[in-house]
Amino acid sequence: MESVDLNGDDAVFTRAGEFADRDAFTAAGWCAVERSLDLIGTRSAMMLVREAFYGGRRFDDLVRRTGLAETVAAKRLRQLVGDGLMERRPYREPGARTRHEYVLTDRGRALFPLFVALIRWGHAADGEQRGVDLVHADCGARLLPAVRCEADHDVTIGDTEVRLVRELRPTADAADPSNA
Amino acid sequence: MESVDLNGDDAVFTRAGEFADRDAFTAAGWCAVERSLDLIGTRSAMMLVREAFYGGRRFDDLVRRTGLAETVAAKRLRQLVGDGLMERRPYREPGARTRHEYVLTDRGRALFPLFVALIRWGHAADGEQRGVDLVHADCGARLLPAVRCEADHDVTIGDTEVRLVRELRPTADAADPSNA
DNA sequence: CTGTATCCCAGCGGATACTG
DNA sequence: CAGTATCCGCTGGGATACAG
Repeated sequence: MESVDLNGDDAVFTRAGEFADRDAFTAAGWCAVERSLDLIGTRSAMMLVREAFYGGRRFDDLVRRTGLAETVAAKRLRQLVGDGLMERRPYREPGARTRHEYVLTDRGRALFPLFVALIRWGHAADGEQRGVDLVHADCGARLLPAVRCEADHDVTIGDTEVRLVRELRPTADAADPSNA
Repeated sequence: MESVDLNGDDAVFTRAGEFADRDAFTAAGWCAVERSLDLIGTRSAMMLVREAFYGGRRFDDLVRRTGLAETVAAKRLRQLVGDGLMERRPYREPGARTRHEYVLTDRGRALFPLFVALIRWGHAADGEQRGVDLVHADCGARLLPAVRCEADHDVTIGDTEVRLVRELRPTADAADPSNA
């Protein structure tokens, strides 16, 4: 009943939505979604990241704007810093004593598409345009989350295949976009 | 000092990352991110949605593949159905008695970009390509989350502006001048 | 096979009080 | 202003047993 060869180096492809052999893979390796959820799967984490995208830096601001309790915010910020999503660094204002500010690292900023997807989906969900929204500065049009492939094609769910990779050793140019 | 006019019909724009007047808006309307998190902010919800994208439909499969306890899965599925993200519908196989299957609604399928963002970010996080991945069926290239505007331009964080929309409907209780 | 009914625990998140 | 220290409730999630 080994329909997926987990010992080979070849990847196995299946059309998304018809992923019949998923079971054979459940044990072999976990889906990266779970890894993501370990880091930003809590409400407080996402709220803090959101405020960071809005430009919040000081502890006080982050607490007030998220509506979180200080203790929760402190704990979560510690976790975010520890996980490398945010950086806590000294911050000197002329005439004031040294403070600390929280800023997104590159890894944290890489959550931007997820942030956009989250806010857009939420807006679509209740049909309102009330509150905060994101727009393109140059043209004023609203931001939309999109899915694309490394060869720059737009991709829909129907165009998506699931790839089962045992392990990827020779990664040299795997992420090289120049070979279309 | 009322730097954001919550009584006007005009939207207010601020460069993302320099959203200084966020406070004036915190009370006026909430960010749609919170709405999203109400619906899919739990680990179990996202895991079930993920498996639905992979094609899982029967209760048994969803439970096994997510690793959730049946009781948790049942409760969460009930919520997802109630919120309109999934649909529970009768399912008859030739020769078998009627079952039920869970399938994503349009609203649930609209989570596709978020799903891609989540899985890609998780992969980038631990640098591995092991496990399940998503590729474009036509060309085999991996899927990437992207951000675009309605006018079809690619947008980065630096190109993003925050728009503060009061409400599309005349309401009286919007502003509170007491925020210094 | 598809759940429900209990009971249980851990962790998230909040309230209050207290420090540098 | 930027946290820490406690204490506490709620709910997410799991285990086990049972039902349609």
